[in-house]
Amino acid sequence: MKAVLDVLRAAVADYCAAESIEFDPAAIQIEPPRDPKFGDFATNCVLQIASRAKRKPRDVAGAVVERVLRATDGQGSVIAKAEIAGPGFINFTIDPRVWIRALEAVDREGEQYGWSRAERPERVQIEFVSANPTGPLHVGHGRNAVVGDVCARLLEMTGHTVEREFYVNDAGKQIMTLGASVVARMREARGEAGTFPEDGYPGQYVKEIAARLVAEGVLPSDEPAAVRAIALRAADVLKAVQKKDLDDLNVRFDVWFSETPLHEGGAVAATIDDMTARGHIYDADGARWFRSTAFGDEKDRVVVRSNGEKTYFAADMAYHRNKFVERGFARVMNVWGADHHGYIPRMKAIVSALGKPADALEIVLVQFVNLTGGRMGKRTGNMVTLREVIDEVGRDAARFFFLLRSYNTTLEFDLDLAKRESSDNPVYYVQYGHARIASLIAKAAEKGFSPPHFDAHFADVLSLPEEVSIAKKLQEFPEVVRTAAALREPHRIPFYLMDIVGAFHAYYTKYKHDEKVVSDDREKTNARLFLLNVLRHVLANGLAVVGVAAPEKM
RNA sequence: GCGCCCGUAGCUCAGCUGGAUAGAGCGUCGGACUUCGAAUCCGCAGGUCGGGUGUUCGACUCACCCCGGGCGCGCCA
Repeated sequence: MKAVLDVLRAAVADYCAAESIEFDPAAIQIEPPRDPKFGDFATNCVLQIASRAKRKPRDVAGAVVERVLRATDGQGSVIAKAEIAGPGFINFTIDPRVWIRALEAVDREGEQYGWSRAERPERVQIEFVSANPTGPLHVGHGRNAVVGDVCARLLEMTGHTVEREFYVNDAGKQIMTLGASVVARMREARGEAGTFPEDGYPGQYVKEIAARLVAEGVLPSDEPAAVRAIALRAADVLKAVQKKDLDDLNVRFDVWFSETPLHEGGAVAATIDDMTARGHIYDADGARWFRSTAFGDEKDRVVVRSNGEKTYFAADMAYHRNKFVERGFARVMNVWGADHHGYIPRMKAIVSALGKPADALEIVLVQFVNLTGGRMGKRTGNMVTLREVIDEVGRDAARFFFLLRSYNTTLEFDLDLAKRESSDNPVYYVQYGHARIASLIAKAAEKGFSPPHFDAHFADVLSLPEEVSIAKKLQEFPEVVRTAAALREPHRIPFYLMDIVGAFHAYYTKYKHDEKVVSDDREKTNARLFLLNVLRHVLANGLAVVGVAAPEKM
């Protein structure tokens, strides 16, 4: 690829010098064309030069191609063909053996293939899920969890240091509402009179927790301190349930950050003082306001209400000061449900007020999930618990399906499809590809073959177009990972896996009679085992990034 | 009313941050196992890329305006 680029740049530089056109050869890029029939690489640089110099594109292209061909006339060039196409593209076809030779690195890097070093490594904190400890997780949290988790894995894979955090809102009014709900259910369980709070949590789980507390001899009470103590007991139980759900989804956190200490330790008050000293907070109408409009928000936000209570937003301010200042993260990511998008400007305002660039806080907004099929009929995701989905379709299918759409589009989650064990189901399709290769290798072992490491002469043996095509795709993997990480778009990984595994299935079926992988031809058998073994590693690495198993057998 | 996301084949979605004749899968229909895994593969059909202006050599992609769907606009958390 670099060899092609060098030749092209030299040719363009020569042409531009001869025609006295100003153009920086460094700006020239080559990329794989959309359609493989256009060759291995294409460049559109001629179109840019021609439009700037007011020449006809095809004339310019002709002159450049002539120079490229002259430069590659001798032996030893990887460029097999250079031709003009369409409105003025230059397409390059390279010697197919180059793609096979490049597998040397894929083989050598093994489990590390796809990992890379960042140009500027960062210490990134990513906060996700952060569900209130007032109930079980629902499907929306599941999507949030997997998107956040895979973003974290992708960042680690590209050389960043990542800390995963779950923020526990255990200080606000909703925790007292939980407490009041439990107290009411405790009275019911004891056969006492009482009414259930209007805004209470109606779930069955509240009754179960109440029953447990009653059994332990805890007495219901309306004393705020008692209600809070009961609430915290309930929250602990619910937190454990959430943790178990996440664990079963293969999602784990480094830090469970509780809101309460921010209040009790004085961080919220200190943050308000600090912001006041910097002139970002003012008094009006008996309340204290954060001047977020100074940083682009549409209105200022209350941090202390006129009744003296600090708002949830005040705690958020302290929490993000903790992230950026106390803990010194240069980059902070928050994964939120789409319904929170209105909070972005005020959160960015906090960051700006702390003297950090607003870009240092990234918000990933995950759209909603609609469930279809299964036992649930059609329902929106926040009615169905994550637990039900994991139990019904399994961890691997759940994770894969959550990643199957870009997170800024609503996800239609088909439970029937996710359960199906056939190629309709993308997760089985990919896993089956991995298992099928493992099985082939096992079969070969029975005949005394084991997958070899790279050998240069494979380039002469692996000459079927499908083999070259698979080799090419294998080399895209690190770039796919880097792009997915840089754009925070985890869905690119499953799409890549489906693409390359499809190429394998097609290759396998097409040649299963005439050009078998394991045959009497030792050279071909070894070369093909090498190719498939490398492919298996890439599939395993790709499945590992998305946290899905790569089975040997299914 | 204002703001964010979405609108691409009958359905579900990609489209590499401006490139060539817009791609998959599912579904329909028709094919392929005496042989390394048929949990697979091959083929046919299917499109005014929601509509319109503009920028550009070139627009699914960028800008603006409409239309349609989802979500949000508290001294709630």
